[in-house]
This record gives sequence, structure tokens and C-alpha cells, in this order.
Amino acid sequence: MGLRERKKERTRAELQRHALRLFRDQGYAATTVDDIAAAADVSRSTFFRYFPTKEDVVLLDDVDPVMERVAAELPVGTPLIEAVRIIVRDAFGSLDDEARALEEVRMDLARTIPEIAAILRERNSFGVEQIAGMVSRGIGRPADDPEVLLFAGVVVGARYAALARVHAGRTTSYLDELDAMLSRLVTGIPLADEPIRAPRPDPARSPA
Amino acid sequence: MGLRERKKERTRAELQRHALRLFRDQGYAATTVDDIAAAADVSRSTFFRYFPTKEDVVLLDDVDPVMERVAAELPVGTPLIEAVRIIVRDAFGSLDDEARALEEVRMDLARTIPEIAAILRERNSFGVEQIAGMVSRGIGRPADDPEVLLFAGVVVGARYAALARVHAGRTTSYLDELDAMLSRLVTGIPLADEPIRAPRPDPARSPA
DNA sequence: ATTCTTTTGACACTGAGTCTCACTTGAGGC
DNA sequence: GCCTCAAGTGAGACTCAGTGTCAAAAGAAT
Repeated sequence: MGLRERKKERTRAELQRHALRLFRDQGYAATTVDDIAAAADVSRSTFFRYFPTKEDVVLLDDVDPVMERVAAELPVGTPLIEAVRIIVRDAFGSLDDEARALEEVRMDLARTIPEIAAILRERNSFGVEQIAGMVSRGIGRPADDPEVLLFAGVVVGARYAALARVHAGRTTSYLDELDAMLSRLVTGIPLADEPIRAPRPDPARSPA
Repeated sequence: MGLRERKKERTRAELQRHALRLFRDQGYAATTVDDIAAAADVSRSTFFRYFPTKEDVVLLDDVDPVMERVAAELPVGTPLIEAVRIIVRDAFGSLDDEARALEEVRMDLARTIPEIAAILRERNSFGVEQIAGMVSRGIGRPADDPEVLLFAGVVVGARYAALARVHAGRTTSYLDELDAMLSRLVTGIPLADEPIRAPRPDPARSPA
């Protein structure tokens, strides 16, 4: 790996490091791309050469290729829902220390700054189509099959639920929470048969 | 309802009508807010007084209050997953002709212009927290309860699956598709126990 | 007709994102 | 070591979304 590559990697890391620090210190909206570039001692143009948008500096996505690799190593016959659990856990678990540390910072920011939580919720990693593609390959059904899409949607939903827990400050580990959510799904959809009670007035609208 | 109110409503409708028309004709990114304002014969400022962002002109949200009303009228004891199905169907079903027509246009745009599909997927109506709030009221559990959030996440996931079908051009009616997705959920998560097959090379990466 | 309030348009400003062009700097052949 | 080429960088101009202010216009109320 030549000097050029190393320098590039260093610049990218510097930009991300300073960006996250600034976001933490002075908030997301209050931090301009100029601020970040200045802190990392590069020009504004350079920032956009490394990250297509300001939001992207929060994201990472070293995870996707790892997920593919883990998926390819699963024993044939594993039930789909179990496979998802294993893939998620192993893929995140196999991140190196640096990536893992970055992940921690990112989740902490998500808990602290609502704007970042929104970015992660909307943009992070996997969408329905992406998961549907993996499922499609895993069980040999078309990727636009309704059941394949619905399964993928449920997985994405579990992710959102985990992120909501993080956002509510009810957990410190997004990964553990996601794993717990997926575990619950193994026994079906929770509360599906729960009977609804007599309707009561929306507490948000009733007098305090 | 005074002249003032009527005029306001007309302006809002005009802005939305022209915006959707322009988006359809020349694309979302290529249409500036100035274009929309000019077409509707108002100033740029006025546009932003009616819609906080350019994206918002695609959205509607006459639906939320209706959902609340439908929810309040459900018989006590209805299973939660059934309740969701009924609420969604009745709430959308009770839209007036104009709102329904707008919904059609919006879904058509979503199928045609990927950018609009993304906006709908990310911003439209209900997020996990919002649904969790309704569920919380319906069954009397805290809104940040893991199972409540997971259930809400699953519902959102079903929505995404339906939107993915629309996006793939496999259906013309988003509503019917969503209803079908929720029906499937009544019998549990589809494909959950489906065994995965021997891994095969990613077709996207294999030679054509 | 008069006041009062809401809506509106004109304008200025910030910041994200795009583009171009000239420059520097690492890589590799000689 | 030198030269050449390509990759990476910086400066700056430009577009457009979104915010804020302020004064003029138009509907409502008396």
C-alpha cells in the first residue's frame, strides 16, 4: 500500500474524527462543512471528495461486505430468521477495534443529537430491497416476491425498533438491542394477539 | 368558513397540483421551488409558508387524524394485529375523492421518479415512535417497551415492503398491497422457518 | 370608513452541493 | 536523479434550498 493510499485513508479518518467531535461539541446543524474541513486542515472541496454529503460523514458501511461473507459461510438448512440473527451478530462482531469504537461514538451521538438519530434511522446500511436481495439468494425466490419483501421489511422494522430504544436512551448497546429484537421475532410477532383495551383519551391531549 | 380560509386552501392545493405536475414533467431535482411558485402564481416566500420544505409538497397527511378516530371506535378486545389492519384500511378508505386522487398521483410519481419514492419511503406518515404511541394507548403498555416498539417496527416494515412492491412496479395499488402485507402478518412472519440453500455466487457479480 | 390582523412579496443572507481550472505531489519509467 | 503522467488538492464561482425581516396589501371586525 503506497504512500498515496495511506495518506488518503488518514485524511478520511481525520475528517470523520473531527466531524464527529464537532457534532458532539456544537451540534450537527451548527457545524458547517467549512468547520469540519478547517479542523481537518483540508479544503471544503476535499471534504466533498471524500463524502458525497455532510450526512455521509456520520455513516460508515464497512459492514455490508462482511455480512455477505458471513452469509456465504452459513450451514445449509439454517432457518431464515436464525440466519439473519447470526449474520447480524457475526458481521458486527467481526469489526476491528477501530470500527467498533467508531460505532460506539456514532450510537452515542445518535442518543444525544436527535438529528443524527434521524440520519441513522433513514440512511444507515440496509434498506428493504437490499435485504430482500440477500434473502432471495438465500432461499431461491425472486427478490420482488411479496413474502420475501415482507420478511425483509420485518427485519428492517426490528432495526428501527432497536434504534428507537437507543434514541429513547433505554439502552447503551445498539447491537445487543438489535440482537434481542431479532430473538423475539424467532417466536413470532410479539403482541400480535394482544386484545386492545377500551379507548382512552390521548394523554397528550388531556389536561395535565 | 370565510373568504380567507377558502383562499388559503385554494393556494395550498394549487401549489401542490403544480408541483406534482412539474415533478412529473421535468423531474424532481430539475424543478426548483421558484418554478413551482411561478406556476402557482405566488412568490417563493409563500411556497415556504405553506410547505416547510420542498419535500413536504409531495406528502399529505390528512390521514393521521382519521386514523386516530378510527382507532377510537374499534371494539374492545380486537387483537392488535387485526386492529392495525382495520385502522389502515378504514382510514385510507374514508378519504374523500380529492384526497384519494392525490394519493393515486403520488403513488404514480413514486413509481416513476425514484427520488420521490425515496421521500415517501423515508418521510411519509408514520414512524416507529408514532405507531408505538398508538399501540401503547391501545394495550396499556409503555411506549418504549421493547415489544411495543418491535411490533410498531414490524408494521412499519410491512409498509416499506408494500412501497417496495410499488417501486418495483409490481402493483398499482399501494393500499391493496399494504392490506395484503398486513394480512400475511396475521399468520406470523412469512419465510421465518424457510431453510437457506447452499450459497451460490452473487448473480450481480457473476459474468453475464 | 377605521382599525386590526393575517397573508403576502421583495429582499438579503447562510450554507449545502456542483463544477471548473490551475496547482501540487506521488508513482513509475528512463 | 530526472521526467512524465495521473491522481489528488485548493480556490473560487455558481445554483438552489431554507431562514428571517420588513413593509405593503387584503380580509375581518367595529
